[in-house]
Amino acid sequence: MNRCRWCIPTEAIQPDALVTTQTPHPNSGGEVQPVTLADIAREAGTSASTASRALNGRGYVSEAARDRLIAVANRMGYVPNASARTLKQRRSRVVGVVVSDLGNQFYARLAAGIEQVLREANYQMMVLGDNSEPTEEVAGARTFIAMRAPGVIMTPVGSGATELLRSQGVAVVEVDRRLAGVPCDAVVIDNERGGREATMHLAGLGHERIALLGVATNWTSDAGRLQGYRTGLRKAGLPFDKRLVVRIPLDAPDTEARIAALLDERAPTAIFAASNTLAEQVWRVLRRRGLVMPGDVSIVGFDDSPWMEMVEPGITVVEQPTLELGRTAARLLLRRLRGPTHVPAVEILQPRLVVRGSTGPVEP
Amino acid sequence: MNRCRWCIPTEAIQPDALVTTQTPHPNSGGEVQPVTLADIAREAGTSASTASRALNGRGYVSEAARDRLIAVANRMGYVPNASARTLKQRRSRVVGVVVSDLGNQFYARLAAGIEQVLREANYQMMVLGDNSEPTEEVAGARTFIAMRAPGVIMTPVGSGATELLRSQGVAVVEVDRRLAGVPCDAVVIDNERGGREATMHLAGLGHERIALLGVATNWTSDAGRLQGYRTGLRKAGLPFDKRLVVRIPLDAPDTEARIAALLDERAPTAIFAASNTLAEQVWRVLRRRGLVMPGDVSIVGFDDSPWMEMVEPGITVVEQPTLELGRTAARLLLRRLRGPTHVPAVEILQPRLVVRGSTGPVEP
DNA sequence: CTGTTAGCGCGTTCAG
DNA sequence: CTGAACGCGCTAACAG
Repeated sequence: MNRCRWCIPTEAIQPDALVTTQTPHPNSGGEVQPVTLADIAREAGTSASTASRALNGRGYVSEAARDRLIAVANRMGYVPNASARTLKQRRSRVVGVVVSDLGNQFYARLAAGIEQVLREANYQMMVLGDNSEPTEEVAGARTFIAMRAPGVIMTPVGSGATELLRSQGVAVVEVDRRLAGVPCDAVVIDNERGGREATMHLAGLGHERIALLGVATNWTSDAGRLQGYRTGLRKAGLPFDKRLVVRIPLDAPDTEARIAALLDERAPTAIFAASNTLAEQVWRVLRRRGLVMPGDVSIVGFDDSPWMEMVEPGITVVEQPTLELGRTAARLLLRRLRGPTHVPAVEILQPRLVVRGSTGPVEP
Repeated sequence: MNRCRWCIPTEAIQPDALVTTQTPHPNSGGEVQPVTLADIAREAGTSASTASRALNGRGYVSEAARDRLIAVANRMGYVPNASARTLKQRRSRVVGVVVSDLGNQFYARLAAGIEQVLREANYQMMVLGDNSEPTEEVAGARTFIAMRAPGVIMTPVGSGATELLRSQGVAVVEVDRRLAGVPCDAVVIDNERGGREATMHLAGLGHERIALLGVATNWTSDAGRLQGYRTGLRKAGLPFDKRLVVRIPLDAPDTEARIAALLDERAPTAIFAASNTLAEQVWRVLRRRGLVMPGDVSIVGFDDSPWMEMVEPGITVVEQPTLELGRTAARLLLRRLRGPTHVPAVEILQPRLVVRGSTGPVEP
């Protein structure tokens, strides 16, 4: 392993005076010509092909030639041109990731998990956000097609992107929810179970008026949580009352008003908020109104966030293995990139109920 | 609403047969040939050059030809090959961003700000994290050189990456702190002022034993905050006592122990925690010890975070215009990419003290 | 083991 | 206004 080949690039750097006189300022028109394979071949007195073989260790090269080539490459600060390589191989080393909301910790952690395993496999990751807009999602897909990404991992908001990608031979892994009309790998949480456990926990504390606050999407994640809520109620012998179910569009400007209305009109003694953002908004409404948890109303969230453990009382939550979700998605993708055709795999990860102070027995 | 369409994940999966007969599976060897400029030219009965001119609107093309070409391109789902284009133009549309910690909200918002203005200018952004390791930072720089990124925005941890980039003609903007030995654009916060205001706020409340909790780095940001702390003390007529200054390395495993030691040995009545992570750790130590804010000790943080406003009491903090920091950095970069040589610009943005409940008069 | 040849897909000459 | 030719930098065949 020539692990130190690139370790001290700095030593080649010129001091200030030299820099400004020798190298033109970036983008000043006086272009700096990057060193190319041909350059180092010429310098070492070989052909470009030999240089190529030496530098990426494929094919036969004599010890002597290789050492010399590597030395020269080092000395000249050679950096292979990724575009040229991609053009030639018709496939880049960049895996695309498109998520709904770059600002949401959930997606950030997801991406972190993906990046972790991708990096080990020597792939790069490029993340794009689509603001939950199918249009932007398709634009992202197009970007990755243009870059000749071998695969894309996404939290889908529409099926168009996946289909486009697949039609161009790009491997796709859907994560967190499934939406594609075409078969592809996926990794999701057992949302049904999460919703059920949350609901049964509340029912077990004696709550009978348990509201569900959900996101109004066609996502499987929401459908699953709602499903779990219903199952939970049934198992607890409680009736399902659709007036206790409020589903709010992602970007609704009147979210807090709707929550307030739920509180006023339905007087739930407990609320299951099926996303981290909704949980936060419920929490804010309660605080503003001076309602205390769990005395006035119990709260269960879905998807743990740092603040949930820091506030007083802490928020009871269905925790997801977010990092692992990302890791698994990446592993699925890598398998698909390496192996030949497998039948599409769907992995289901288990959530876990974390009980904190925001839930308690119903008060008479 | 077809909410149940996917509720039982497995049921939607197509049997293998369909998959393999209809669409070739990605990476199955049965390659899907992406449509190329030549393809659409042939289809439209023109040459590739004409197609190129028509599709990106440069050079003369007859109305008729252009319309036809565009129609064909649309119909065939043409996506230009970014690698080929980059290879030809010797410059890609991807701007690199490298930050210290992808998981930290501060850097996430920074990136969001950058992305915002880059996108308007029709550039893509690729973010890399370097875990505050100079080695990884240089690796990131190398990645962007390989991709022929026209520019890179970074929160530097060492000077090597910037110098490498600059030596290859890549424009660099340093953001949040300055480190390069070579001249380059930069945009930073007025950390000195932030530190000063935090300290004077505390002093104004009657505190005399004000501790500074800082990050042990060579970053200008930390130096500035420390500087501001000293100035603040001086202006308040308080002596500087170095024993009240604790500087903790970024990844120190014993951070909390050090904080505890500070509390035990120096009994400060107020602490200025000069980063969002340090503020969180101080907060945790206080909570674990049952100390109350601001009665037992007052706290001021640096860099606002959502939890700081949610906990009780809220944390007084020096807030930074993080999004704007990113936006400005991107604007600086764009200017550099477009314009010819300017002298390097350094923009300084102002922080703002947000007073909440964690600071109060010193208790006798 | 090595060099020569060819071509990935595109944009940019330069003749027509 | 259009097409033919060329080359960006790299790697895969194929001779030698």
